[in-house]
Amino acid sequence: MARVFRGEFHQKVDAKGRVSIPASFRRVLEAQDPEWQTGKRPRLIIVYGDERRRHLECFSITAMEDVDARIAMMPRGTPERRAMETLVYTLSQEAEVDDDGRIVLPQKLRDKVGLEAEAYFAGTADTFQIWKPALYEAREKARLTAVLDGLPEGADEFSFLPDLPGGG
Amino acid sequence: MARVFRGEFHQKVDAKGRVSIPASFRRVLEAQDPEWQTGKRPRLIIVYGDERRRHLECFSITAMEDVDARIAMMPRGTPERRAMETLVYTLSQEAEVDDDGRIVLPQKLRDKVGLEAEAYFAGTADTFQIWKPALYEAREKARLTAVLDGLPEGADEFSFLPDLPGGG
DNA sequence: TTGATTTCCATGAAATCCCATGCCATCCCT
DNA sequence: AGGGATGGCATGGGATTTCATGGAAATCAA
Repeated sequence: MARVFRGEFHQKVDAKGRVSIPASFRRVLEAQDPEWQTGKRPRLIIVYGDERRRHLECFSITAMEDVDARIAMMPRGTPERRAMETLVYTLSQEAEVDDDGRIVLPQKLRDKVGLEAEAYFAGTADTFQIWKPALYEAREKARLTAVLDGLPEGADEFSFLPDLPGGG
Repeated sequence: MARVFRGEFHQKVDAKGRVSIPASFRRVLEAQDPEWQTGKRPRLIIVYGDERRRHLECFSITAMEDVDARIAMMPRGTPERRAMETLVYTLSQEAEVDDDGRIVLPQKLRDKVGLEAEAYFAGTADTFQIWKPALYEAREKARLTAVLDGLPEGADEFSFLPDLPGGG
């Protein structure tokens, strides 16, 4: 059914590090976990990366399988491939959504991305991201604004889209 | 069957945020949802965007697939592509037309575009828009007037249309 | 044992479902 | 042509379920 993570949400983070995964995201995780069945708990992969990454990137099982396959296509032993392997296999962890729809973010992860009492969830099609709200505001919104400010007066964002080959 | 959203409509917004989708728009949503079948509920994507966008832009499933494909053609990682991804995947939500022909617009969305007790629907071919009536009046009518005022005396709007390739 | 983690239960708010109404436009029968 | 009868459509209200969230109990680990 639902295949893409779409939308934005603000969720509470409690003292134990528990956060509710937005219900619509849970539906995607369930649909994209080959081993999931009704009543069971969907799994996901949380990539946290190194210091320069200021958010958590969350993959469904099938989205991660896709990444696995693409890494496997890279020439062995190159610095780029090794970097991807470190990011995806070392600086990451698996998680399970509990029966109340929550996951637990260990202190280490919360510290890393500055998470306190509130978390901002941003859907980005094949993954979703978890941010400290103020950081998202400062970084990503600014990035968006910078691009949109370049548009002529009255023009629409969708004018950035290229035409499809052969399409009108 | 029906493939374009055409026409304008005024609909009530109740206290729960429910709005009837004009019947002719529903026909289009049904026809443009590959998974839809009689008796089921057509889906749509509502893009609300950042602060400067003062209306909701509603896409049928196939119209959104078209957008997906065009985003996928943009060079990865460019500011423009990232902006489009944020706009389309983060600053948006999926919705389903219920059995009474309505969707629910959450408080967040109503606030964002200033919707109160009434909504103005404007068909725009492959999408339709939802506006606070007074805002539509002020913005879009002014935009139309600005363009038409540029026409020579007695000229018709249709003179803007280019010829078709190979056409007479 | 003690702190941390996981499971289970409770609650209020929001979203969803289900049924009812009034209004039109259309159909159909005589 | 008249006059129901019919059915889609826009709306409203109440009942029900889901969700997000907080806290207590139970389990695990060192």
